[in-house]
Amino acid sequence: MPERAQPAQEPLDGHEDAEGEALRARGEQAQRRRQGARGLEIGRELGQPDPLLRSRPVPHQGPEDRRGGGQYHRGARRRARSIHGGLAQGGPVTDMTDKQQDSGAASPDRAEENKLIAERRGKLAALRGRGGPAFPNDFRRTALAGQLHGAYGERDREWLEANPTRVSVGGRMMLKRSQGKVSFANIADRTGQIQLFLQRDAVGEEAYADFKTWDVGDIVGATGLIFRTNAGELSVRVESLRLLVKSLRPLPDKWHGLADVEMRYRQRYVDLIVNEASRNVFRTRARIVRYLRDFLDALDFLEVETPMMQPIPGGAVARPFVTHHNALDLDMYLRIAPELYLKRLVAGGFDRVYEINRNFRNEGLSTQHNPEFTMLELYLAYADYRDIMDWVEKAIRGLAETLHGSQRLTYQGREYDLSRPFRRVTVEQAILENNPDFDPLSMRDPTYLRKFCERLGIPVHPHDGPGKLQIEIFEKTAEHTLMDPTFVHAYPAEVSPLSRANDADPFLTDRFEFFLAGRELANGFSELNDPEDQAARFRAQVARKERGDEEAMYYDADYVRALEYGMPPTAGLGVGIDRLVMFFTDSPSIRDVILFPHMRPE
RNA sequence: GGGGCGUUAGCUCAGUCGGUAGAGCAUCGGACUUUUAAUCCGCUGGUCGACGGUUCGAUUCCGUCACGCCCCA
Repeated sequence: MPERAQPAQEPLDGHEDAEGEALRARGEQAQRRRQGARGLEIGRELGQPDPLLRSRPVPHQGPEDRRGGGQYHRGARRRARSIHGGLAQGGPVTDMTDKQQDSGAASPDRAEENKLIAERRGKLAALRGRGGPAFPNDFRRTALAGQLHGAYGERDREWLEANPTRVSVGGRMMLKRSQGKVSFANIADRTGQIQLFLQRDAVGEEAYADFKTWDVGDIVGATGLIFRTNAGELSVRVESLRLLVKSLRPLPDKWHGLADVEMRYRQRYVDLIVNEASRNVFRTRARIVRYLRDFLDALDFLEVETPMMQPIPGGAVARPFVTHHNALDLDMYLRIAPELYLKRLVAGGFDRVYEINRNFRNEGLSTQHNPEFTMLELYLAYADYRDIMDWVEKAIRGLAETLHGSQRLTYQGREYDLSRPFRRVTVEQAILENNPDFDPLSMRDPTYLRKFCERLGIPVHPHDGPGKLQIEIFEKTAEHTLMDPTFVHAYPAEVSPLSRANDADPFLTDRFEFFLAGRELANGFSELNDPEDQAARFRAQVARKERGDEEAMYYDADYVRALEYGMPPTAGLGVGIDRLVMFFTDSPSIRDVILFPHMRPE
């Protein structure tokens, strides 16, 4: 329901009130801004209310010529500029910017300029020549497209005529249909599109002529009454309109949209302007993260943030990115996982913690791997890996229900029924199921495993033990077959240096991985909280590293020290958020669910 | 790292068995006062990814490279 979309009995009545209200609001903003640069930034981030969410007594904002030039604006602009200047003063940031601009060699932008852009630059120049700001920021919306459709979508022409409602809408012009003395335009805001209806005789000859020079892609603001056209489309009968932003670059084809995947990833802004499906992927992504936060918050988890730059990269088996801290003259690593820090927190008494944030792994790219990706990691004390599996199952179902309203969904053309109990198999079972000729009695025989690997064409290292060899076989032959949701558990200790050993069978750990659509989505285990066992496992990793295994872990003495103070019995979980989003948005590539996926520079 | 495919107008795509290229949409000019990808008329618009080779002639054939996508390691 649009707060401001109240019937305006007398359009001109209350106009001054509206103006006064707007000015008062701006005065408050100005006051906040006077508290200094820091205050302004915080105000923008946190404090400044969205004008759309604040109710005002009258829906009408008044004609634009009353809004351009007041003291408030000049003052605000001056302050804003000085803030930018402050940020840009000296320092390496400025240097870098300058360098980038210089090395840009006669501005690469110009090179790709064409007639269409030149045309629009000409229009912008004409706009500047008129005086007044070419990019004004004093237009305010009173309604969004989606609100209007929601509130008036069911109303017929007669009702709308009997209840005149004046609104101001703003957005990017997506379609434009001019036919002589009347024109239609569709403008898009974050909630959808609404049609504008313009008549020359209603907006005036000059404004109408201006409008005709505007282009699809321009951002406009319009004020008028809600009505329904002859064809029945809910529209705004424009009384006044303004060009707010001249768009210099033409949008992709209005019908075919943007198909070039490279451009969709590199210029995501264009993709988002044009492709509703793409916008929806990222909305769904946000809903998924929100769901998980709600899920964990309801269980009294504490959300925390742990270092992204670590002196010792730990918590996973992966190659890290290296960076350098100048003041400390110290190499640091972008984290490959937050695990060891989160468990320090469990030792510290935060015995239900989670973090949703980026990890960085210096490895290849694929449809399932981006160098930076988002993980949910959580730890809870007094629980084991079976409890975690139950939670994963519950959360996956809850997500399906929340996002799709159903436990049955389709991913890449295949049906998934999440309502059935998720399958649980051990690593060794999974190997046997997918390798009929595998000798079950030789399951842990290094010589046999080595030969089997060689037969499969898996490169093996001389120091690989039976556990590592098992996992190689599992990954090669079984992983991609696990389409329906499956927990694979009982991972070898050899490849699980942070997992608790199984009480009955120390070859194994109490660890699982969760597979869906043939790929790993989550990894969880009962945590190894025996400091002496952990120290021994770290030593074994260091030995591997010394033998040339770049992915082996470092010895983290402080982490062992934390365990020596005592960490309660704990279970933990890591969930690959990007892959989860892929599944629930039916996206074939991880790049489809990351706003700015890693690409080689243009 | 290996293999396959792709790169042509702003966008979406054709095409040239080797003779320097087309369509739709967009742009530009014109007509049109209720359109829905508006319609109609007219005009523009290209280093055919880059470099090299073969050839009288290469966007087309060959090679190398760049970028992208897919598969494999």
